[in-house]
Amino acid sequence: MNLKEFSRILGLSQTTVSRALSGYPEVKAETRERVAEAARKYGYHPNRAAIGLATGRAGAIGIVFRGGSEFGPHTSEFMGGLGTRLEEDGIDMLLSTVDSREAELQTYRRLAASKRVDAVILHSPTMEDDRIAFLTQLGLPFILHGRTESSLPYHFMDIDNFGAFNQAAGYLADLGHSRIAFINGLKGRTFAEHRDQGYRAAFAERGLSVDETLLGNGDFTDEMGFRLMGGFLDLPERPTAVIAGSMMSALGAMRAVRTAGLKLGKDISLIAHDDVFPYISADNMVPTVSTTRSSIRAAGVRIGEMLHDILAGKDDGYFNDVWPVELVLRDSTGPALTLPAKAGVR
Amino acid sequence: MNLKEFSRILGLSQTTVSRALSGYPEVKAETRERVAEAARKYGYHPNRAAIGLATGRAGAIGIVFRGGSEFGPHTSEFMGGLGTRLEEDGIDMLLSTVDSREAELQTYRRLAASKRVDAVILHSPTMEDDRIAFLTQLGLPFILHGRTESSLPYHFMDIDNFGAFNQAAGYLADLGHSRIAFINGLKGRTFAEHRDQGYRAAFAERGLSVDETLLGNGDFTDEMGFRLMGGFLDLPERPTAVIAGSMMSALGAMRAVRTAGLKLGKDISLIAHDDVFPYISADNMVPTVSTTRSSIRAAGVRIGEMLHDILAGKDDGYFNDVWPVELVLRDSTGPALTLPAKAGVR
DNA sequence: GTTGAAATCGATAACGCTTTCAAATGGAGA
DNA sequence: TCTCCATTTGAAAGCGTTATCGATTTCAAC
Repeated sequence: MNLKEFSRILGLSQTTVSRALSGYPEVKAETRERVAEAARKYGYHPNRAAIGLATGRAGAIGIVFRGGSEFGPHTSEFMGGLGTRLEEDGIDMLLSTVDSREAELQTYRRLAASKRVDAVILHSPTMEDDRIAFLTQLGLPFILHGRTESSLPYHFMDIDNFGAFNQAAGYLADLGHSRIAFINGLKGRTFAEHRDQGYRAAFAERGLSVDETLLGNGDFTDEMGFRLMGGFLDLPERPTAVIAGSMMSALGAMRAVRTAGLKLGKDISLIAHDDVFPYISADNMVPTVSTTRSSIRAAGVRIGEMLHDILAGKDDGYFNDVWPVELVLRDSTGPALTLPAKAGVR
Repeated sequence: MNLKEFSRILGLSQTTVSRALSGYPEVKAETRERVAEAARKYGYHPNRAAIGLATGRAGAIGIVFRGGSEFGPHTSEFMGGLGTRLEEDGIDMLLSTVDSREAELQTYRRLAASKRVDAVILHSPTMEDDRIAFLTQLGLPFILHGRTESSLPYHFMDIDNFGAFNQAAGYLADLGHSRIAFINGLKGRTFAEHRDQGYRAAFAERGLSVDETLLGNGDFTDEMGFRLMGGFLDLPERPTAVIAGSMMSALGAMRAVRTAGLKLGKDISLIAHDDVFPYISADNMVPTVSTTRSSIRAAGVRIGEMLHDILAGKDDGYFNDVWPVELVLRDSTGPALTLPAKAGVR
C-alpha cells in the first residue's frame, strides 16, 4: 500500500493525506482524524526511503562500536535509555561495528555521504580525540557521551568524574585512610584521566602524597578487578581502602579481598562507581557497597533529548552537560583501623 | 555529491557508473576500476534512501528490545557477533526499544510497512510465541535466536539447552549428588523450559526423583543468584550441588555459599552455564567454575550468516541450527561429601 | 446576493538512484 | 570494405514521498 492508493481510498489527494499524516496545520482537524484512522485501519505507513529521499532526512542516528567487544554492559544500559527516548520521536538507532579507528572514521564518512543517519553518537573518548575534528569537518552532527580536549566546540554530555572520585578519595582519606588503592578504567580514556585527577586532587588538598604503586588501570571486568586488587594486597604495605571504577571491577576486588582472608568494610574499605545496572546492585552485595552513583541509562535518555533538539534545529549554541555524581555510603566503608607505615593501634 | 554529478566528472553516464559500483558484469573491468577509484577519491557513496526507493531493499535488519532492560550483557555479546558478520555485507542493524509485547508487534508492522528493514531478528522466545505467526502472516522475513513451539516452519538458531543441562545434572548425579539445586532462567522462556526438561531427564534416567523445592527461576542477575541460593541453603536438607543458568547468577550463588560459610567445590559443587563474556571468565573465579559453555557471540555470527543467505534469496527450506554445548570441568565440582537425608559424615 | 480573505485542497516537480530498452562501439569474418 | 554479433554505454522511466504553488471552497461581513 502506498500513498497513491491510500489517498485514492480516502478520496483525497496525496498532498492532503501526506500533510494530514505529518501534522501540517493547513488540513482540517476532521480530515486529519479521518486520515489517521484510515491509516490505522489499513496499516498504512509511508515508505521511509521515499520520505528520506524527499526530505533529505534519514530519521535515524548512528552509533559505531569498535571491535564489537566494546559492546559491554555499559553500552547496553546507555542504549536502553537512548532508545526509549528516541522512540518517542520515531527515530531509529543504526548500529555499526568496526575493527579499527580508521574504519570507524570511514564508517562515519559512509553514513554521512549515503545519508543513512542524521547524526551520530560518539562514546569512549580519549583525551585527544580526532573524531571531533573529523566530524566537524564532515558536517555530520554528533553528540559525545563523555568529553575530550578540543579547541572546537561540540555537543557533549558527561558526568563529573573528577568530582566523583575526588569525593570518594576525600571521604576515605577523612576516615583516616592514607593508602587508598585505585582500580581505574582504561588508560587514555577521558573519564579515567578525570577520575585520576580527582583522586590526586583529594590527596593534594589534604597534603597527602600519592603512592603510584596503588594505582592500576584496566578494563571494567571482574578479572581485572581481581588481578589488580590481588597485586595491591601483596604489596609490603597493603592498602586499607580501594576505589573501583565500576561494579564489575569491584566484584573482582571484593573477591581478592576475601581470598586474602580480609574483611570488607573493616580491614579494607571499598567505594565503587555504580553506573546503575539493573542486574548488579550495590545494595545486594555483602557487605553493601558504598558507591559514587550515576545512572548511565539516564545519560542515554538525556542524550536522546539533546538529539531531538538538535535535529529539530533548536540548538542555539552547544549542549555541554556535566552531571554531578552522588556519593552513597553503605557498609563497605569504615575508618582506617590499621595505620600503615607505623604500626597502627586500635 | 550525487550520482549525476559524479558521473559527469567521470565523463560516463549514470547508468554505467551505477553498474560499475554495483558490480554488474556488463561494464568493462578497466571502467569499473576507474569508477571505483574515483568513488574513493571523491568520497562518493550512493544515497541510501534513493537506492532503497529504487530497489525496494532497505539494506538493514531490525532488532526490537522490550523494556530496554532486555538489553543486557547477553544481548550485547550477541549483537557484537552479529554486527561483525553483517558489516561484511554492508547491512546495518536497526534497533528499536518498546515497552510492551503489543508495541513490539506494532513495531514490526511499522518496520515492514515503511520498508525500513529487510528482515528482523527475534530473541527471548517463550514456548508459545505469537511472533512467529504474526511475522509469517506479515511476510517479514525473520530468524529466531532460540526456539519455540510452532506448527509453522521458520528459521532459527539455538543451542542444545536440554543436552547441556542434562549433561550437567547427570554429571553431578554421577558424582553422588542427589540434592542438586537449579537456578534457572525466567519461567516461560523456551531455553529455561528446555533446561528444566534436561535437568529432570537426567534425574529420571537415573531413577532419582526431583525435589521441586530445589528449583528456582529468575532473571540472570547476581542478586537473583544470591537470593535463590540463600533460600536453598536455608532448607532443612540443603543441596550439595547447584546448577546456575548464567555466570551472573553463579556469581550470586557463590556469594551465598561463602556467606553461609561453606566451601565451593567441596561442600557445594557448582556448574554454571557460560555464554562466554569477555569480562567474566569461569577460569578466573575462585575456585574455577565448571561450565556448560557456548559462545553467544558465535551465535550472533552464525545468525548473520543465515541472514546473508536469506536476503540473497538462497534459502531453500529453513535454517534450523541447534548447537551442541560443551561441558567444561574445573574446580567447582567434586564428589558429594555429605550425603543428605541421613546425617552425612565428613 | 456579493465579495474578499481565510481556510483547504490538489497537480506537479523534485529527490537520487536502478533498470529497461535502445543505441553505439568494436572486432571478427566475409 | 562491409556486415553482423558481442560488448559496452546511454536516455529515460519509474520508485513513493514531500513541497511549491496555484486553485477551489467556505464563510463572515456587507
